[in-house]
Amino acid sequence: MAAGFPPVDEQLALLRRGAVDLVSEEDLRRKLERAAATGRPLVVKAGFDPSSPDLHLGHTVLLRKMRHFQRLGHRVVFLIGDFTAMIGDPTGKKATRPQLTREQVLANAETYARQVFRLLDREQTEIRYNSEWLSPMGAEGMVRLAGRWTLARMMERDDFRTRFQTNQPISIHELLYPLVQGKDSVEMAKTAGLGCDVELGGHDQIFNLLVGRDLMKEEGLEPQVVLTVPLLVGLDGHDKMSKSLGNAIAVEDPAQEIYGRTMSIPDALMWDWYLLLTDLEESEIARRRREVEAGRLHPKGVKQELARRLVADYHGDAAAQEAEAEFERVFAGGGLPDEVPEIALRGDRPLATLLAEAGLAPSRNEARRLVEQGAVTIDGERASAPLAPLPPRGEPYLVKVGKRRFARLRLGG
RNA sequence: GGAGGCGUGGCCGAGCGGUCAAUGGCAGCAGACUGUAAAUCUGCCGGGCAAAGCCCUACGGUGGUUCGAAUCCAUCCGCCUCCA
Repeated sequence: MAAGFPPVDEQLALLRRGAVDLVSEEDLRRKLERAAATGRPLVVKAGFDPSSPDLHLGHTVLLRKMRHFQRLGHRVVFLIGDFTAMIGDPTGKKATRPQLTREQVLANAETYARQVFRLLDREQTEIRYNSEWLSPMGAEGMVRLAGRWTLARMMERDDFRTRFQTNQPISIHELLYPLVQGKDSVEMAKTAGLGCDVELGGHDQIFNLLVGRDLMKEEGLEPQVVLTVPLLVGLDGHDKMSKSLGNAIAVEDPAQEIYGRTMSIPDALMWDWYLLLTDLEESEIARRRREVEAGRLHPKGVKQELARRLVADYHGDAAAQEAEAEFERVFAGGGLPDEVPEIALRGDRPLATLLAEAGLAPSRNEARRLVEQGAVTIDGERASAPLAPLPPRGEPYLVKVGKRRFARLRLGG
């Protein structure tokens, strides 16, 4: 690893891009300068929950920031919080989450790896598990750790305070969570021999990350720099992207899905997505935005470019071109998608029954309503009689339900 | 340890003995308009049935009272508040 880092100011500019918090920029500059002087890359850590290994674009904001560090020549530690997951998630408190077995954690880690290395450089990434140093800590260690903090300091955290004030329950173990996470940074430096120069996280993690910083100071370690990225707003344009809210695009979604869903985001959202999900120069993003606002550029075209870029990240340029061509054909031109599934069913039964059986509607009643509302076409003709039987015939029927559900129904006798 | 409150459809939230498959809002779906954007308007929004009607399932669980219960009683579970 030769002393091949780009100039510090250049590095800072890239790292600051899209960031919400940077604590502190001076510290980061100092670390970068030292790296340049000694030739030793920074160690950058980001933690991931092993219980939900389905990555969506929201996660990639963080991954892309990790990638930025890698591009500049630094080392990234992908920390899988297998121990922390066992304690439970402090924010999403629904049912206490089932404890994962060792096998499940490893299987999930595999899944992570498959998805993560579409963005990260394998060579510069180290995968670690925090059970490595947290499990040996034991009950005694946990009590000692808890002794380092006070309730008053913990209640500085916004969501704890809000929940307390509004009489929402707060479990004791949730109070432990930030400490345990902070302990990761300490132990990575002390026992794992990795050090921890920077910790990355989503903005919702800011409190936890800062706890880590404080704990390091108390242990006489050089405190980590804390850098957070925004939570990506999902397809609906309101809430943060999350799988459970159904407003997400998964990195493993097919090209056509990524393209189509990206096109469905509100126009106003696309500037954020450009900033956080692409490497297009910020000045270029600003220019496009001005042009659109001035009416000189059509927002659809700008959004298509975004969609193309996102598809290309996960499926390559060729797939991006193809996705766009299909999008134009199907939605702009009213044509057919490339692949229309063919479904064979027994004919001579009511249309609503066939639609439900073909999976084009969730139930017969729903299928009837769809037909009654004019959402169904057969061979291009709008269907109006939900109960009329469809006779068998040699050629499959081309059925379209709503805007995007297609099937060829092959009806036998 | 004591006193009290709450638990309704994906979510919020009315209903407090029949007219309740359950008002409203949000989300969702479909149609119109568009650029599969937003905004707007309209319709739908538990399941089943040759169906303006009927049947099944559903207001935390179970068991009762009643011709009839989301609504009353008992009990269990869960959550919350106050006092100690």
